[in-house]
Order: sequence, then C-alpha cells, then structure tokens
Amino acid sequence: MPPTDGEAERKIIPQAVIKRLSLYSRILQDLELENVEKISSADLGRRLGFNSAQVRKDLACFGQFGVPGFGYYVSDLRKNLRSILGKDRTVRVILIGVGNLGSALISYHGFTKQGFKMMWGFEAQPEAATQRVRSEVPIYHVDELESKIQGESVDIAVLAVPATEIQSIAERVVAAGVKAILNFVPARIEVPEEVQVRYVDLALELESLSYYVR
Amino acid sequence: MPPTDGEAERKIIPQAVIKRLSLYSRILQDLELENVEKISSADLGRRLGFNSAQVRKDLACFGQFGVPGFGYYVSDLRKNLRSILGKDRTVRVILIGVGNLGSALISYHGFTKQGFKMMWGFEAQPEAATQRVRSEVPIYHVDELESKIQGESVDIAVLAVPATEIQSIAERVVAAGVKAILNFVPARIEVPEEVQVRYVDLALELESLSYYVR
DNA sequence: GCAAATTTGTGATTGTTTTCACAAAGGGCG
DNA sequence: CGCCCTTTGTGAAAACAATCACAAATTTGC
Ligand SMILES: NC(=O)c1ccc[n+]([C@@H]2O[C@H](COP(=O)([O-])OP(=O)(O)OC[C@H]3O[C@@H](n4cnc5c(N)ncnc54)[C@H](O)[C@@H]3O)[C@@H](O)[C@H]2O)c1
Ligand SMILES: NC(=O)c1ccc[n+]([C@@H]2O[C@H](COP(=O)([O-])OP(=O)(O)OC[C@H]3O[C@@H](n4cnc5c(N)ncnc54)[C@H](O)[C@@H]3O)[C@@H](O)[C@H]2O)c1
Repeated sequence: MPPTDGEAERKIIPQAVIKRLSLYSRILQDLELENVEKISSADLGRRLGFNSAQVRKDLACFGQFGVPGFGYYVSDLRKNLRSILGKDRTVRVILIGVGNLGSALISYHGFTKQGFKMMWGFEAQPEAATQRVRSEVPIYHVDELESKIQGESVDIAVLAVPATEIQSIAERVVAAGVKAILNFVPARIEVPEEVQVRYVDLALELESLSYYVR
Repeated sequence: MPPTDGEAERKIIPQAVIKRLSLYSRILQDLELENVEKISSADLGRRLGFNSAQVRKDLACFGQFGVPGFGYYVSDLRKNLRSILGKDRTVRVILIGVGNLGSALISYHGFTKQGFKMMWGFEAQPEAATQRVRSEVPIYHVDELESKIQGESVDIAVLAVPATEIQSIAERVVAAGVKAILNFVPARIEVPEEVQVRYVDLALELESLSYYVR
C-alpha cells in the first residue's frame, strides 16, 4: 500500500494559481449577472490574457469541472470556485489603523461585493477616526483588540498602522489567533510560518514602473 | 559580424528582478542612514529572505558592482540601483480620482520618501476633494487633464476612479502621452502594449488569503 | 608581501510554471 | 440515432526561474 498523506491529501497549490482562480471567479460573477450559461477555457483565458491550457490546468488542480465539447457551466464553476477559495461562508476581516489609508479601506464596498465582512476597526485614537470616517463599521480602541477577537473569530487582519507599530501589532493579532494578514505597511514582519502574510507595497509598484519608463 | 540589436542591447529583464532591485535599494537606503559602508550578497539576501546567488544574479543583469572577497559598497551600489530604476531624476506622478482611496494616496509621504513627486490630482468634483484632503498637491478638474500634462511631462498616472470611468480615463492619459499606469481599479484596461500597467487589486489579495485560512 | 579567508560573478543544475498537442468525452445537428 | 465538431483533461516539451558550486579576484591579518 502506498503511503497516503492521511487527510493532508491536498497538495501545495502555488499562490499564482489561487490568484488566477480569484480572477476567474470574478469573471464568472459578471457572466452570471449577464445570464451567460456557459464559457470555454479559451474564452475565459482571453478575457484575462491567459492561455486556455493555463485555465484548464489551474482548474485541474481541484477536480474536473468541465464538459468536453461544451465548456463550463458558469454557475456551476462559480460555485465550485467560491467553495475552493473559502468564500462559501462569510470571511471575517478586521482593520488596524484607521488613518488616511485605513479610512478608505474600512468603507470600501469592493470588500462586501466579494463576500468579505469588515467587522471592526481598531485605532490608537478611535474618536478622531470615527469622526473622519462615515461608515457603519464600529471603530474601537486598539486596547480592545484581544477582547473583541476572543468573542468572535476573525479570519484576516488588514494592517495600516505606522511602520514603527507594525511588528508589535502583528504579534498581537497573531497571539489573538488570526491566521492571515494583509499588510499595507512597507516593512517585513516576523510571524510564525503558519500565518499567511501578503504585502501590498505601493512604492514598490511605482518603482517598477519607473524602471520601464525611464 | 553577428547582428547587433543596435541600441536595443538591453535584454528583457523580468518584472520580478526589478521588484527585487527596488527592495535592495530600500535596504541600502536604510544602511546608508546607519552609516554602514559595505554589505555582502549573503547579508542583503538574508534581510529579504533571498538566496545570495539570487542577489548576485539580479545585479549581474546590469553589470559588475561588487568587489570579490569584500562585498558591495553600500553607497555605490545604491547609486547604481537608483540609476537603473530611473530614480536618478524626479519621477513625476499624477493621480486621477481623489475619492476615498485617492485622498489617502495623494498625501502619502512614502511616495516622496522614495523620490517620487506627486504633481497634481484630477477630479470630477475638485471642490469637494480639495476640502476633504489636507495636502499641498493641487487638485484640478479632470477636464484640465490634457492641458496640464501638455505643459510638463508626466511619467506615471495613478488611477483611482470608479470602475465605470476607468477605460475612458486610461485612454485619455495615454493619449496625453503618459507611458505608465498604476491602476487601483479592479478592472482590466485596454491600452497600447508599449504602455506599462500595474494592477493593485485588494480584493484579490484578500481572496488568496481566504483560500489559505479556510 | 605572502598565505588564508572571503566573496564575487557565472556556467551548470535543478526545480517550477507555462505552453503544446492530442486522445477521449460529450453535445448538437441532421 | 449516429456522426461530426468542439472542447476538455493531461502527459510531454519548452520556457523560465532559482539554486548550486566553484574558479577568479581581492581583502585581511600576520
Ligand atoms: N496613505 C497611503 O496612501 C498609504 C499607501 C501605502 C502604504 N501606506 C502605509 O500605511 C500605513 C498607514 O498610512 P497612513 O497614511 O494611513 O498613515 P496615518 O498616520 O494616517 O494612519 C495611521 C493610523 O494608525 C493609528 N495608530 C498608530 N499607532 C497605532 C496602534 N498601535 N494601534 C492602532 N492604531 C494605531 C494612528 O492613530 C493613525 O490613525 C503606513 O505604514 C504607510 O506607510 C499608506
Ligand atoms: N476605497 C478603497 O479602499 C479601495 C480599495 C481598492 C480599490 N479601490 C478602487 O478605487 C476606486 C476608487 O475607490 P474609492 O473608494 O476612492 O471611490 P470614491 O467614489 O470615493 O472615489 C472615486 C472618485 O473619483 C471621482 N471621479 C468620478 N469620475 C471621475 C472622472 N471621470 N475623472 C476624475 N475623477 C472622477 C469621484 O468624484 C470620486 O471622488 C474604485 O474603482 C475602487 O474599486 C478602492
């Protein structure tokens, strides 16, 4: 008998594949609104600039969703992708640091549209922040971080605090049980390796553009 | 005589290399402030989680900057990287759409710190935007886009308008001669292929995190 | 000023991702 | 109902990227 991995049968899927699945999912969302019933891998690829084989290979990581000679049922594939991406339930998000950037993020409706639930904001100066932002998301003092999270589980923490605070805030959200971080602060954070971290680094994007236009 | 490419001797450098060069450049900036004189590829790599050979290979795309048995002179390498990245002159940036997100971007000091110059904001409702934002960057009506750009050249346009407007705005900035776009709007834009486009897609990042925590 | 210790720059190697290409599956039209 | 056409799923090949490993160059310490 070959050694099975037990329940860890799911092989490691590259991040790039997951990002593309998200893109597929969004196209399918649009198609469903337009009442389009089916789509081929070639069409789906064309809309995003990918090769059709790439689309099929990406999907093949998770099973067989297509119908040969026909394509994919939009609604069916969308359902599957949502489930794969963990979006078949509400994904709970918090924001730490409701300053200039955080104020925009906390009231961003693109979140909700994609099925995320922005639970709370946390701030060193919650009064000033509450005044600044017009949004239904409650903003608490950062001291309440641990007690709030304890009550209800949180999936993802979005960080937009000053660079000096980032490591200590990261440690606090991790200690409180958060397993994924989206970091807008241009500084590397040290966290246990089971915690997923994504960096959004604006200046980096600008610099790479700067290279190509100089 | 082998066919030379004329002045197009510069081979195509992958985007990933350029991003890493930016990261190196930022580390070197910090080191210079700390008056560190030299650094090895191994040290530089360690600070970013890269292999030392990767660092050397990346740099080798552009020349020989190191001293065997010694390492790299911080200030020297930094100067070279800035020049490679096109940062040895002011890089001129404009922002279109000074709403929730744009308001944060227009007054972001991380820009300036990395040598970018935010020239102007353009808005459909410039009065409201000016009121909202406390920043020295002037905000004009979007109708003035073409005439302003005509006078002084612009390197990069940052787009943060509603999704419905994105294609038309993209076409206008391209027609006005802008060669690089940083797009925060989650919608693909059609532009001539010589125009460089980067997408910053927040919901995509959240979704990929969502997969790993589900 | 010489030998030992470093560290670069780079060809070779390994690993990963994308693309190709085609057999097999299924739908649709006559 | 059956044949033809389309499109999937997937091994094989190609392209691309990261890592290894080592000769060559240079510093450092004695
Ligand atoms: N503004 C932008 O467009 C932008 C773009 C990219 C990245 N960033 C990064 O995002 C971060 C925030 O930028 P910003 O422009 O919003 O700055 P900001 O100063 O406006 O916002 C920071 C907020 O964090 C709060 N804060 C400080 N310490 C805190 C703590 N310990 N816990 C909770 N809240 C705390 C402050 O009160 C403030 O409201 C920075 O690290 C910046 O580099 C900003
Ligand atoms: N708010 C966020 O945190 C966030 C995050 C990621 C992406 N985005 C994207 O960024 C874009 C802007 O988001 P937002 O939250 O700032 O929305 P917003 O409505 O607050 O801002 C859009 C601004 O663009 C202006 N505008 C409209 N048409 C224009 C035109 N033709 N020319 C110039 N300006 C015009 C509006 O007056 C408004 O001020 C959206 O596409 C959104 O999906 C926003």
